[in-house]
Amino acid sequence: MNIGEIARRAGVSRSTVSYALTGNRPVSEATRRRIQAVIDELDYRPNASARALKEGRTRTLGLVIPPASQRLTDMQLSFVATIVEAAADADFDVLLSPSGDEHDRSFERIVTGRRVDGFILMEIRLDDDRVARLQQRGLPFVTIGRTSEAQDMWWVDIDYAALVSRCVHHLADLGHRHISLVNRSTELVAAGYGPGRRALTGFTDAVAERGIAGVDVCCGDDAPAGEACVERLRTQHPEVTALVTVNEAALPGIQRGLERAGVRVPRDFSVTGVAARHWAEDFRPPMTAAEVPTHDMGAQAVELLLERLSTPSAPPRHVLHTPPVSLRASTGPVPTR
Amino acid sequence: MNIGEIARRAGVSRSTVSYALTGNRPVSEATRRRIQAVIDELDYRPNASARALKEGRTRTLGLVIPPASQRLTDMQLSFVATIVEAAADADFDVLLSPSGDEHDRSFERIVTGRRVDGFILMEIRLDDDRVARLQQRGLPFVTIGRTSEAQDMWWVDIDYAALVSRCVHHLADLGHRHISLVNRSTELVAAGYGPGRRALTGFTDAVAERGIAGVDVCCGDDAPAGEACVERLRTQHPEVTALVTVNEAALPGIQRGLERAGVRVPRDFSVTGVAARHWAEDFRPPMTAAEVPTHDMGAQAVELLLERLSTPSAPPRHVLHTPPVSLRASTGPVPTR
DNA sequence: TTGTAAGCGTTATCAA
DNA sequence: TTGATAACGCTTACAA
Repeated sequence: MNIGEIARRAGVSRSTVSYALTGNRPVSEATRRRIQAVIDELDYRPNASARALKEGRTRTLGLVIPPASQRLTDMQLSFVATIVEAAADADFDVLLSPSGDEHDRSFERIVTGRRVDGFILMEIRLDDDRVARLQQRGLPFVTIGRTSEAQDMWWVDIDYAALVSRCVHHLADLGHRHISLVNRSTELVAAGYGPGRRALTGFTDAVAERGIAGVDVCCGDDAPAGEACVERLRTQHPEVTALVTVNEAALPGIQRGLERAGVRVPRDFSVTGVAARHWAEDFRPPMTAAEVPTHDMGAQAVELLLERLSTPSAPPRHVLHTPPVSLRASTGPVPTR
Repeated sequence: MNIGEIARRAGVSRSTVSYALTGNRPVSEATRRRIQAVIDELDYRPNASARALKEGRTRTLGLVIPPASQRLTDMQLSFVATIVEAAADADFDVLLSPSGDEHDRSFERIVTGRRVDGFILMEIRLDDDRVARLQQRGLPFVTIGRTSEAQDMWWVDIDYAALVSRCVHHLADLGHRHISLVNRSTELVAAGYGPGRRALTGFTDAVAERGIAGVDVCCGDDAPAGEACVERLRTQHPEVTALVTVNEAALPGIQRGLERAGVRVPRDFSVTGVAARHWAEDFRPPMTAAEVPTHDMGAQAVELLLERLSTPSAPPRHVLHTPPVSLRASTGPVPTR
């Protein structure tokens, strides 16, 4: 069933049906109703491919997701879910593209086949070749996270450096003189993954500023890695009395590691960092932490992209979030020896 | 840039380029190479919308994901990721559709706009209106999970009843006479969510078969709910010495609840059930559990759907997984009073 | 207020 | 082995 069929049954021309559908030209109330009746009866909806071909746009957003091998984190998942919902609210669909070298073909197909009007990229590296690819193709995109040349690009990000710095200052104010940063995995940091790099910068700077000792360690994105990490920390750096983490997936392991070592939080040891709200609240005791507003960020990414699509000449916009550190129960004064 | 441009530059007709591209008609090696050179030079790829319009198929699969409001579980996330990758391997893209009443429009748009060749549905209810909708529209689909009329449909599922039953038998063999089932949330079970319902059936039957006492409780999909659930269980049913759970997201809470009550696992209390491998391994002590093979299931769902697409007349196929219960350290003999 | 007709970029039929 | 041409279903000038 197509627009011609509707036109025939309603006794009008195809163009009239089209105009009634899009509202791009006034249609008399009488014919509009007649057409609508037929449409309702047959449950007709225009063919998306034909419309896309004619209009030169697909009303579809591309979303590149991290590979399945490394389990998606809650944060990533939350981004995906909110992006899809925000897009749906604007009557846009979302086409998923797996990332990773083996799936380059998929990305290329979507980009060069003009299957989408624009892209949202997650898991951005400071130097990201997908970004370069999209720029070269001239396809509009918004990133969650930002590259090192963030000046004239569209993005939404968290100010990891500022957040980690705040956490360090908070701990320093409580008297801690030996603090550790539990970062993301060695591979991610080495690959130039923005949050990992910026967390490190913020940590190093803040620690220097306060004249205290900082030891930064990398940690895999799961519980066992967190546990091992705490163990290592306790033996190799027994002087450390507090940690700042940007690795939420390691939190359960960090907790277990501390428990197994018989370390009480916050009496013997303080824990703080950046994490999604439920991770912070599930920690025992509830964790003093800056909460990543994934929902807002996902929605904003969509909003920015839609703006960019509707106004191609618009100047680059970006949003840098610096959510407050919510005080809970996992940080306290440095223990007196 | 389009196929005409390629044809012009290669000095052939558009149809020849098309045939060289699709291989639907023999093309002389010489011209094929000449065309390929131009294509490589301009990095040309056929317009997906035009191809879809002409061919009547989009090379795209629709995937309906559960609403974001209730946080996606690891299992669901894992399905999404593996489905996207499996589809990419077959050169199919995946279009996401959020489910939930507010997003009906999105689902309808994708279905009636013929944006996809077929659908994969997750979070199936025993009586599911999206299934009914697709059947009515005649769109091919495969479900992860199955409705109550699973006879002549295409699906991949876990035999929750059998798995829970095995767990019960395992516990009964160890001497436990009072066992609890920690099910999914009250709302899900009430809504006729298959796994919840079938888990209950399997539990009730197995308990009856062994002539032991069973108490089934519902539990929200998060840690706090798990903790509250264990608390309730300890006060209202102190006679219970073991639990079977199909609620992996509640596991951290269950663990914490038992710890807080000073209950040692497995000496005082046994824990078993169905969970993704990492949930089972992250439990302390590692949990005796049947592991949901999300990766296999996601890939199979795609495989079934592609088969159904390529052979519309093929008889319905389905795969019911009954993964073994992996013995770990969380189950032991019933404690002697 | 409505209709006619061209064209979006493909693929496939028919001819050569 | 290749080329011309008619669709696919839609939107939108241009006419009436």
